[in-house]
Amino acid sequence: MLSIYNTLTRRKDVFVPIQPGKVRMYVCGMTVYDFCHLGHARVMVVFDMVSRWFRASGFDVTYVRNITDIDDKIIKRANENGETIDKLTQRFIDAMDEDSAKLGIIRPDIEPRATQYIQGMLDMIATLIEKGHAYHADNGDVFYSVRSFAEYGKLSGKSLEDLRAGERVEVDSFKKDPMDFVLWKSAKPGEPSWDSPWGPGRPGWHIECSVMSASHLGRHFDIHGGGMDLQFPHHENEIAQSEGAHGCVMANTWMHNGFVRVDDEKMSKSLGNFFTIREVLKKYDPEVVRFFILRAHYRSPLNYSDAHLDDAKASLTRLYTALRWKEVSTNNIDWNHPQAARFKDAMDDDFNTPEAMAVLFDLANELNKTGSGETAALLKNLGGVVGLLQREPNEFLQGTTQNLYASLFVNNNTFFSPTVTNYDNQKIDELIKVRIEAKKAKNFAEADRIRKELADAGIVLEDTPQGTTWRRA
RNA sequence: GGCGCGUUAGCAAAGCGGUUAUGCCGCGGCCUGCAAAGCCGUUUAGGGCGGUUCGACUCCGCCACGCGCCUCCA
Repeated sequence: MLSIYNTLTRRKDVFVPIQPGKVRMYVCGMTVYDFCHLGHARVMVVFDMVSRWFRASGFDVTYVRNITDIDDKIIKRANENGETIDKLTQRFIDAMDEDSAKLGIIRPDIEPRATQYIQGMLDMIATLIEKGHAYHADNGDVFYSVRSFAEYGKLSGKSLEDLRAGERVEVDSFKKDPMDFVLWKSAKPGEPSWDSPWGPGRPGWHIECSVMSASHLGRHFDIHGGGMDLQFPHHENEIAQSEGAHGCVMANTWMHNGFVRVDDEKMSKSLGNFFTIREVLKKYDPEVVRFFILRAHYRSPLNYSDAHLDDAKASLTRLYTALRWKEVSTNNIDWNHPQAARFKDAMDDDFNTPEAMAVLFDLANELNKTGSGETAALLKNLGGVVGLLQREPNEFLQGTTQNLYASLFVNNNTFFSPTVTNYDNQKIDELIKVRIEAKKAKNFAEADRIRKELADAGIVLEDTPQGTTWRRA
């Protein structure tokens, strides 16, 4: 039985799909005006893991993750760059797709773009006005009237009184209530706009998610996810809009992943302390980044630092080292196997990936002791359930993929710069041969010299019963 | 000010009212020409003060500290 922590109820609830065997999930995606940072990577990896686990558990999943392609910051950035909005957003959508592919993320089933749902938004806004949940203000904007929705605050646990008391922003005099939020912004000169019954303008941020989720998943669906910071006001407002317009519950389960932090502070654009995914991938293998994210629980804060990435790399190296030289068949997982059952229990307990990872390490230990093909297969296949350990071990250990990344450049942004070294695979193999001869001749000084030479270049030699092999440190 | 979350060994990070988490690092041993990898063993825990209990890191209360949301933010 799968339990999920539901922000709405503030506890773990047993997951019961609306339609048996079917999961409909909506996740708030990116606003595409810049490269994705590690915080975005976490959302993508976490909900990729969630959808993979649902599928591994036999569910038919429809996973929708939207793209916000119209927004104040997009307009501003396009103006700054002297670039059209279309060109700007497409550029960063392409970059996002590249980044997420590197991280082993399976594309969501549907990735709707806000600008393609304007009509739906106009319809929903009209419905909200009709039902008394929204009003056309004197400045031309259309606002949602929070007072009209009795349950406003049920997700974030905030009351309108508390919110007003803590009001820190200049109150917009056109609003009936300071907490009212905009559904339709009337266009200012030079801004992109769409025609509407309330004059030319563009949608507010929140309305797009209400429309896109209903378009693809229906008015009532299973899971709505996103980063913690979207809980309020974004998700609270989505609920007010959707439930106000449709008169039914929007989503049964609300999932929120924790932040990525730097020095114990939230990584964010506004703080300027962010690292883009591609920046991090210059130094670290993408699977290391994925593992780094999955070895923490999705709701916990995750501190980013090179030391932690190094640690994750060493850990993942242990798993791949165990799988080295093993013939592994990708048969189905026997969930009755004690370790597989433990893995399943962990995942079923609100996606406890740290515990699931511990299972992988226990299997690696068993594999190192027994060399059992069955254990190797279980290790690799369980890893595959969360999108790990699917490469040839030597591809990971010897970093041969670095050559592949080296060829990827995006808009003058170096995507991956492999350690510049004169030691390509051929050179390494040659030196290993020379060293083997030296060893045969008992010339250990020469053998050690070669090993030292390679070690200085970041190549670690290992003499095994199968012969001499190597990996990158 | 309001609401919420967290505090586990050198670092990272889980479960659990009593039985080895796990990984990295350190230390000792085995293996090795020597290493590396691996195996075996091992040192470091549960913010503070009370309470419940035969027994609490685990439940309850208070305090301290840290973080987040209340404004765009994954």
